[in-house]
Amino acid sequence: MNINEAQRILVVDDETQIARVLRRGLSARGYEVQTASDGEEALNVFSQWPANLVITDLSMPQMGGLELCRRLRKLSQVPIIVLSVKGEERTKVEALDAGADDYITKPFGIDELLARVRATLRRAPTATEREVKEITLGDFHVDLEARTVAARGEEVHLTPKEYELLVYLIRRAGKVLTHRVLLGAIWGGDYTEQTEYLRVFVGQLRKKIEVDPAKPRYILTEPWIGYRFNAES
Amino acid sequence: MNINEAQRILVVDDETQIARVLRRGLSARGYEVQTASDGEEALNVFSQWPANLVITDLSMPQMGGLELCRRLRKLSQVPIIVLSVKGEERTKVEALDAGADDYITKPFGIDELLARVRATLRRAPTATEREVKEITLGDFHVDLEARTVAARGEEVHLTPKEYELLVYLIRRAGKVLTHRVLLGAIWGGDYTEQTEYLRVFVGQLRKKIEVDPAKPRYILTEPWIGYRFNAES
DNA sequence: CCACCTTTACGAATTCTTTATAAACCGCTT
DNA sequence: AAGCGGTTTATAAAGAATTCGTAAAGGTGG
Repeated sequence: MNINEAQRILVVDDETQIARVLRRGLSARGYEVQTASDGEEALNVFSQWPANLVITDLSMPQMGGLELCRRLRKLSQVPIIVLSVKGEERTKVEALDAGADDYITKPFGIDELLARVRATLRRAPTATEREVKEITLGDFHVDLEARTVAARGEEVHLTPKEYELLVYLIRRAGKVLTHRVLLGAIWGGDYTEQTEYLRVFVGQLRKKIEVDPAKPRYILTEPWIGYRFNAES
Repeated sequence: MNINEAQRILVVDDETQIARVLRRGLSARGYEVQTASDGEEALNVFSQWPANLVITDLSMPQMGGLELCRRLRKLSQVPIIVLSVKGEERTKVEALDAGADDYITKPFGIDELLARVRATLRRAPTATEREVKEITLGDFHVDLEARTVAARGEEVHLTPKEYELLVYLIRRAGKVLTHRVLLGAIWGGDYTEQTEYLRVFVGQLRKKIEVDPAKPRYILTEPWIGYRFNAES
């Protein structure tokens, strides 16, 4: 799949059993893998060996996955996938708030993990905000200069908040965006609890851009967490 | 990369650490670099040493990046790249309103910055509007030398401000132009809040150029944002 | 005096916010 | 596996806030 250089993945988990399974599964697919057993160690490894993707457990001795996310985000935009177990819902959302890209709930199959890894790595270069004149993504085209949006070739008229929200989603397509993050980005830091705003505006956006607003293909709901823009399919 | 003379870049940031990193990275690529630690100083340097590009942080003592953008725009069309911290979406928009050409969110890699610098400099010469004597667009014909406008073949008499406004709209047909931008362009930077002027003049223009002023086909309203000139249909 | 710009005023239109209700979802018990 | 509270989500629609369109009065300079 890859060319000259293999993608580097840093796996962070204190359970050596799991770490070993992941290392094997990922190495077999041609990824270069390093492991660390807590956040502290992960940061050290990362500074020496800048990975293209970090997969981290949440509960660990020394420094947990949540703190690791925060620290990593100060250094880099490296994609992060969080592993969580049932009952860590709160921490999971906090990790996503802190900038994690996606999550997987234990127990999971190696195939599911590999799929997430591929998806996350695929959009990594696109995810960061670059060339800011226009964005084409799947069925959508956004002209940032003209402030126009076209879905499947047809221009749709959006109100200011609808436009801001959609552009924010599209720019981070594939990434899980928490309610808090979205509200903070569009309405500002004082409205991070007003999830009802989001529901209303997501609903309006779906009415305008989805083929069947009742069965959304683009703006997907992540129950209890937030939303995610889906470019594929 | 460059020919005889190196491109001059002015870096404005109060964090000397960052300023130093930028200076090093840019110098290594053959750019000539000067630094300033706030807007005040930047203006001084700029008047003595007209840079081809200005890179400025937003939050600084004395004079912030926002004000610097406004002041620079009164002096020159020099391209400006703004550095902002994650989550300052609002300020970013203000900076672009104030005339910034691009923005980068901290933290960023030096490669990303260099890419933006190249892109911005590449656009720069094109940005200066070409010498054009007349414009034909859809049902409209503008003779810039004679200062006359014809709609659907018939000449319409416009007052100076009406003329300026219409030409500004036509030149940027298809783009949504914010109230702020339009007011700044026609009335100057001190009137960017007087949206009532716009309402009046757009109304007068519509009466003169629209077939049915109550249902505008050319000058379209983008509620809460501004106006847009529609060339098609 | 005339053309133009500025300012004011208010109903109409649009968007944003808030509320209400039904539907969907989760974990839990039976 | 089915049923059942407790949440969360989807949707419509009322209410509030802001802006837009328009006419007209007031001001300015030649």
